[in-house]
Amino acid sequence: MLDQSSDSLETIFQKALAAPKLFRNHDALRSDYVPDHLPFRDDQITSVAQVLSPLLHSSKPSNLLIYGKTGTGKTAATRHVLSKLTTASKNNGIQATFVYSNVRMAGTEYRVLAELAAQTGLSVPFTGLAVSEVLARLQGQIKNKKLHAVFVLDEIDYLVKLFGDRLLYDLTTSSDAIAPGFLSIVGISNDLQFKEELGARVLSRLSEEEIVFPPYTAQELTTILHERAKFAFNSGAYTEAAVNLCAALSGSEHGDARRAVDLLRIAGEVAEREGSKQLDEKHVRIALQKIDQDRISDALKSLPLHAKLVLIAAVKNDSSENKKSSGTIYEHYSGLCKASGIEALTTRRVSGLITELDTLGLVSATLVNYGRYGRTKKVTPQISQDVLRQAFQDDGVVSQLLD
DNA sequence: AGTCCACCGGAAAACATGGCAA
DNA sequence: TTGCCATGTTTTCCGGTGGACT
Repeated sequence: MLDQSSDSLETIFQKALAAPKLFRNHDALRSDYVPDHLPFRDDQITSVAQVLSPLLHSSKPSNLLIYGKTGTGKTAATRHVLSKLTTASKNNGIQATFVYSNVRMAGTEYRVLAELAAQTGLSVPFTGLAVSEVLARLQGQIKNKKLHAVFVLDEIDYLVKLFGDRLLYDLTTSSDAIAPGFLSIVGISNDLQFKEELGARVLSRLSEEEIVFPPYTAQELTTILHERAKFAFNSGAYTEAAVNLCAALSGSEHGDARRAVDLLRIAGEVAEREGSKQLDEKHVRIALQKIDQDRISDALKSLPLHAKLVLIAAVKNDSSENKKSSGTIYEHYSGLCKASGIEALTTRRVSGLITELDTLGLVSATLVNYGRYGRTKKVTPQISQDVLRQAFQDDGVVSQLLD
């Protein structure tokens, strides 16, 4: 990186222009891309289509639950069917409304409802209303516009885990409130155990139909990846071995196609930036590292202020061996706060922040006992001071503290 | 056998912020 | 304007806890 800093922008652009183009269709490797053809998913696609097809006769389809681990094509297959259904209903003059929301992205019940409402053409404020109020308005909208709606709730297990099944209950039992419109729910879950967290009534309503997406086998994954590569890259722009390696490295044990595709895309970008004519195994390995680094650096940058301070307190070792107890970290931390004129948080909160850093993998914290001398979390930083400095260099207040 | 350290971590309440509705 | 709501962060309160030490 640094040794290129002498290059003027001109030469960088020149290089980019002169470099052979590897990608023919870059978008085909983006994670939200829905390919025309989903290999090895014909059965599932047919099933989904069958469940939803009553829409074309203007009657209410059954609610549907779709299961499968991450990267097994649930979302892609569902969206695929939805887009076909949209065109089919348009062509035949049937009105149907398809609404998609990823619950985890949305984050809260309220935002899920707001997102759903927005897609039915009803705008609700970003905040300020009671959840029940938004629900009532959404139901009103379905009723008044006589919508034939299908709500797809992706990562529905997340919703239930955090907020319980109340919202699902309300949505599945509202048919009276929304007649003559109707509403079917398609729930997509990564978690096969998810049903156990549902109340019996919601469960029976929601899982009128179920479809399971099995993980891809290593063989299938390789085939899929080759197909995508053929579509995304120019011919001769990649080696077979590189694609095989992507499949092997990223997904074969979980059958996770998304990760494999991501890896392939990043490897392609690496190769293109390098100006090489062909994507090969070397680039895949670099990409694998890069994904890791980016993940860490993103995590660091998006940390709230006090979490950053705590992390600095944990990493910045006065060379006295880098394991620290939460007590000493707190001392360091409050020192840092005083130095920069920030009010320090309580020990309880800092303890919580340490736990959060631990789940992010930025530090590792283990509970240790010293009997008579109490017990603490021993905190070992998982990243070096240099990495911190890199990530925080744009953050004036924080970066000063690292010197 | 019992004490007691030095902290953990759950629960609930408080606070802050942003925003609606009437 | 006042009152209510959602959401996220932090504080307060407090009941643990494993084992070295007495």
